[in-house]
Amino acid sequence: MGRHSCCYKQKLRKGLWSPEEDEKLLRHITKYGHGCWSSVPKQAGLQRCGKSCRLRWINYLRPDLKRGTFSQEEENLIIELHAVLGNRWSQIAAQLPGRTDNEIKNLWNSCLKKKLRQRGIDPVTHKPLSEVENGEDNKSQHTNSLDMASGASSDLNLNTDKPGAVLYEQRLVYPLEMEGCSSSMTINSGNNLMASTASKDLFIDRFASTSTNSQPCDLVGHFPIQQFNYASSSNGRLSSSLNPTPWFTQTSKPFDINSEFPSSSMSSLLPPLTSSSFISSPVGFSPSMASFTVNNNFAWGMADCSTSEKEEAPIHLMESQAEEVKWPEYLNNPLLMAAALQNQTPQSGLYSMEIKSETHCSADNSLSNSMWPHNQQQQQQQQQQQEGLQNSDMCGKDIQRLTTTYGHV
DNA sequence: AAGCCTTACAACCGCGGGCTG
DNA sequence: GCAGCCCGCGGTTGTAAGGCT
Repeated sequence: MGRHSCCYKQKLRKGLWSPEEDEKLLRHITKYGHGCWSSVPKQAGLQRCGKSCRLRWINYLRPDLKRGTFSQEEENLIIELHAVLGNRWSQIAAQLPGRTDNEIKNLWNSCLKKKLRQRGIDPVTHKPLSEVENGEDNKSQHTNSLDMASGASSDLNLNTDKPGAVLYEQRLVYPLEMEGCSSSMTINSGNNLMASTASKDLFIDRFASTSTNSQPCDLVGHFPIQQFNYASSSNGRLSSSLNPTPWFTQTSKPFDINSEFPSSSMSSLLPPLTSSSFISSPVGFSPSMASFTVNNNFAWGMADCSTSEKEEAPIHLMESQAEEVKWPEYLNNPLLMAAALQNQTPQSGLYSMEIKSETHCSADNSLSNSMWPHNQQQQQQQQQQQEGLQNSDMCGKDIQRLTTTYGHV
């Protein structure tokens, strides 16, 4: 794995960028785009390596950057995301438009870590410090306590006055209606955020371990584990089986993850996957997980907290192609998602299901806005809809909504 | 006023992975 | 299969500014 060849070259400037350099780079990229970064400095007349130019552009010069201090909502979101994603700054940054991974990393290291400690929360595990200290003494016991299916990892009782409890409190609702049977899942991410990454991995392992087990997993309530049928491959990817079945039981009973599934924030940060493909979604937060394999159609619904209308949003996705999909790419790339969605055919949905994206917004959601940073966009969309744009292509609208919502969550 | 310390931010460094010839 | 190039990521370091003594 070679380093940039330009890094070896001499006579390259290092250190802080001068305004002149900034201007040169900005002008060049605005005019020509960056193309190959290694050639940018030469073309722009800069005595820098391409890597340095790239960094400067990404972290400082990009026009879409949101300069200035982080809002409380942003900080809360970062903490939430860090609890789930750990030090994956780029993934965290992807959920905060206008913020760079570097910026977030710096904020975390200089500010948020300290704040959490002051609130008695370990910034690494997101557990109460006292518990972490105790946990050091009996690690094996701690490991057992991570058995999320048993609920033992619900360390933080939001009703307590533990420091940080309020900070973490968040409730999301994912309404789903599958095959005519409506169900909704209420996610209170407050509990699970106290679960460490390790606990999530354990959770994943548990699910993976049931992959060949046809027995229902009663530990997670409504999860139709008997329908989970995927195999974990050695490269950290999961391949879904050919048995695309809903993630949730198809009952009209509300799916209350808050009470029945202690580890929910992982899910709260993903589209509620509704086929076996989406069973990999919890795995999405495994450190080793960068992509998942989709052999079947899949679909997700979403909660649009800004809209109140109920609209049918049938979404069918490709089924036949055994296609590898990197979900972050879909989440972050509306075009990719649109292409994927538009390539699907209704006929392909032997197992396809219709998702009605209803709107449920928990009234006590003090932080929902922070979790859905693009409410403004959604409101704008709502306004557009009210202005008679409902007649536009339904599929396209759903794609837009999906990307708007999940592109940042 | 000067020196030291802390903080926040910018930038660098090293590495891994994807791609290509 | 291999080597080189390139990109992106995360950890670390450097530095300027502000606060404190």
